[in-house]
Amino acid sequence: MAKLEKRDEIVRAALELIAENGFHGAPMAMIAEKAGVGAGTIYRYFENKDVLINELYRDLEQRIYTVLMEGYSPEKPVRERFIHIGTAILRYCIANPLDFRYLEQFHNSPYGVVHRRDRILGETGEKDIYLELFKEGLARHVVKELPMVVLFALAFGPLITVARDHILGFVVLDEALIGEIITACWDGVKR
Amino acid sequence: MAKLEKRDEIVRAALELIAENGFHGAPMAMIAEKAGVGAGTIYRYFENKDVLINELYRDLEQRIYTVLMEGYSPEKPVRERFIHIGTAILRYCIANPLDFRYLEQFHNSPYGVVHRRDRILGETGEKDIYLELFKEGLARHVVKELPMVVLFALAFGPLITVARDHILGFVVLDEALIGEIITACWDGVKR
DNA sequence: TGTACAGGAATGAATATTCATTCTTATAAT
DNA sequence: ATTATAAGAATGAATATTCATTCCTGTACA
Repeated sequence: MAKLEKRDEIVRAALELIAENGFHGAPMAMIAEKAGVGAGTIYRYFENKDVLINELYRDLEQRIYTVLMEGYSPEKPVRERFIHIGTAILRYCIANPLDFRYLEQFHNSPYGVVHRRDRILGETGEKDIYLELFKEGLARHVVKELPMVVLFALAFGPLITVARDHILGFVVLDEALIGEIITACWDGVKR
Repeated sequence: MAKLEKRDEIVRAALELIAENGFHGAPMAMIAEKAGVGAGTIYRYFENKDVLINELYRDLEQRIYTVLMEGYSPEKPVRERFIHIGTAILRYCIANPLDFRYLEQFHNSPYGVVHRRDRILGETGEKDIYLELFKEGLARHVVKELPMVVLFALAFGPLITVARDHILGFVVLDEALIGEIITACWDGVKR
């Protein structure tokens, strides 16, 4: 197995175990076994478990940001851009359920809290796109006059909930339903 | 200290520690110390940590259900009832941040997943009230024709997000803002 | 009334387990 | 042959749980 492949296997195994069982259901020994490497080997690629967890997070964030930005044009009207992003997020979560579960685990853990505090007002990632979008929406008077955080919650909250329900099998999201959901979110946000 | 008081102290200590530091930041020894009892004493009241965690969850769920139902009248129009519940939930989360944090921890852990699977379609608690409400809303054609789970997500998702942001200090929810948020949620759900 | 005693409750030190990390040994590459 | 890499057994810290002992509290008896 090549060096990069090995690192990749470790990351993949960690992602899967943590996404499915949480940080506690993913001991290093188990990650090693799933990755098909020795326990000690992991430490040749990652200084310790924390580093592994955080690097994995950054990888994911970066990957998602790229996907969201695919085909995004800042010239289009606010409503259209809103729908673009929302749709992209939902599609991504459905296509990559493990990624989504991992992010959830991360955000609801001490790691995630530290992460938030790090950038109270210097956000990046999804939040960033939305913020920029809402700023313009406010200026043009097309969205409700509410604090940014609230607009974000109105747009993003339902997506998280619905993505989780899809992954747990409580609902099946097809393209039609995704469209209706995003439109409904827009109804909540628009003026 | 009376017997019930003691049980109560244990529960309170567990709630606080878990809400603030997660399940892992709350070893039994620490819970015992905070509760002012011996480590072994906890096991006189709860068979093991899992049982403690689950009983605590049920307690909370019950308590919240009661609060939500205060002043709820099934005769009022759907919109009014929707606003009643939403407002009550937000007020509760703000007044009892520890409870809210605990519930979040629980839901985002193996406990929560087991819990969900237990009652795939026999939900209780908040979800129950909303379901009944939406059923009527659908019959009367006042809410969008979407699956129950999706309607629930549209109504509930933003509340969770916004409650978390309030607790973390990213926004201050006063009565006026709460009103605006619930109305916005209704905009997303209504036909 | 005061004293001995029993039964239950509480305690916390001792134990068993789980896990991240390290270290020694084996293997492969140059 | 030397060096880098991998493996997985060994280590030690952290933790849930157990259990022998102590401490209460209420009751019976003198």
